[in-house]
Amino acid sequence: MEAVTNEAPNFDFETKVVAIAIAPGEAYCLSKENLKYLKDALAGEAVKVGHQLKASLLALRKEGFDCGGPLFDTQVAHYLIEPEASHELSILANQYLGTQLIESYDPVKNVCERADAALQIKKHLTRELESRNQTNLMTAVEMPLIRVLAEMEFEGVTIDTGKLGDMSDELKKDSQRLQGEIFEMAGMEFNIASPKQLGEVLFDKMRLLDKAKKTKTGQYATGEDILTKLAGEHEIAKKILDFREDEKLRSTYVDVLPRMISRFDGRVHTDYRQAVAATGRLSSNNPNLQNIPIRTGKGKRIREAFVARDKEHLILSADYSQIELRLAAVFAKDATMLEAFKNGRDIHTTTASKVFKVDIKEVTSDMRRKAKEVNFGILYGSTAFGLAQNIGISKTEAAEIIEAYFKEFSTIKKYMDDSINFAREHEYVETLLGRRRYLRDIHSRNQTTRGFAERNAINAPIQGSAADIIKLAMLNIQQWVKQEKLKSKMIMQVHDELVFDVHKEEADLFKEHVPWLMKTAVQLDVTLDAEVAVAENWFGAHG
DNA sequence: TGTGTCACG
DNA sequence: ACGTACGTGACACAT
Ligand SMILES: [Mg+2]
Repeated sequence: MEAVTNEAPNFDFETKVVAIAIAPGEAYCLSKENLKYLKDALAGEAVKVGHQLKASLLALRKEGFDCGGPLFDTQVAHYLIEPEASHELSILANQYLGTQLIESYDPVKNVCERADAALQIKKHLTRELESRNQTNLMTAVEMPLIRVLAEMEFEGVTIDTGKLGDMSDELKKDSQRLQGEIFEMAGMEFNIASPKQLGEVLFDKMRLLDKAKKTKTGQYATGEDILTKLAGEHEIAKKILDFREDEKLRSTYVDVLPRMISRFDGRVHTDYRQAVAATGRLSSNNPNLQNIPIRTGKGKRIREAFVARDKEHLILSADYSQIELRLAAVFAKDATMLEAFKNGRDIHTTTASKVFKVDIKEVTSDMRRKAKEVNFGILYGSTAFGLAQNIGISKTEAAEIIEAYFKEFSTIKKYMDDSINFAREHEYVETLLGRRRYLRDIHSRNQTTRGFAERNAINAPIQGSAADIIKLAMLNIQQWVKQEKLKSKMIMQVHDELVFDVHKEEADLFKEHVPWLMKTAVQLDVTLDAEVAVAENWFGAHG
């Protein structure tokens, strides 16, 4: 089946027609006026097959129709089979059926063609999934998750536009002032937002650096890392950084989010993509709700504009603590790390104590900061160079730290080697639930290309298993909410965090039960931990 | 359309 | 000698 909508922005689309394929080569198309004749068939237990079913479920839901029965999404199925390939229906039809999708000017013919193709492709995808042992991942995780995501998207998020409106005025004023100051210091006017012009002003005209770093296209690099190093000596660099921050926040969030509010219900509705991220994570777009600022003072005010739907509700956020490092400890069976997590110790302080060979009590904040970067670097397969760049130390010092790390955490080193060797043997790596990432570049003779594949071999099982786990938690939480007929709604997922619009009467219950369901989503050699907080807005709902 | 940059986990 | 820590999406600019 497939529902077609118009292309209205935000959540303001309207359903046009729905096509139903019932046997190979036999499909019917109904206008929205006639959908009522499909009501029972849609609600029934027959498996619903389609490409991008979430979009169809939402289109039908807006017309007041609910879909029952199991789901089979051909796009998501192919994503499990070959995550980084194109999952376009036309390509799948060509690959599995040996046919070209007929592109007609008649939207009715097109949608019937697509519904028919999806129905026919299903058996091929089912066979492929079975051969990879991914049937359970498909039927027990990804397919039920479609309904959960559809419900979250349908529910939407409330934005305090008044707050953002105030910020927009302030940001405009601030960046206007900064622009004037930058022109003054540069002795000329130019477009600060043009990296090309900016680089020429800073490094040709003002000669702030003898050997300015260039990008791969030969322009001067003017990224945050470079400007931060200049900022101590040159006031203009600091001003440019401030200007950039203001413009980023204004142009990406403050001025955009209010325009994304739906006329339908006054809320913002993201679109979670379930077949994009190579590791198994979700992504979020239109708008992206997974990169809402939090790290800076101005950023935090944007997050404060994410509020509960009314006076009867609050925002609750629950997030996993160090889930990726816990998974690394589990995969490596690292006794030191497992012990630290078991005893609820601070993992970065523990790492610092081992790497810098001091007592836990002797760990300084600088040692902890460095150890934290080392722990992240490990998850990403970092080299000494990368670590040095990232914490602003010499490559020699970074190499020493890494050497000390692998001496203390030799099982982590072994995990990394094992993972790379697994990839060399199978040309893929896999997660806890059997999700794969193919790494055919692992045999590349180009060391840069091969290096990427090796780092992916280390990182993908960790990042992907964390994605598996939060998906399981989401399924369990939604099931619980439904079973208990609760009023509160899950409204966002941000990789290791779940956000809820909770009814005040249910706040304590959710505070108790949501973290519990997150921690118990899987049983591992380490306990998972989740923190939870409730507030009037999203920023407040963080520890 | 590609590039550089930067917001998040 | 070269490139160099994972995964995303969105914006402005330049072509
Ligand atoms: Mg966390």
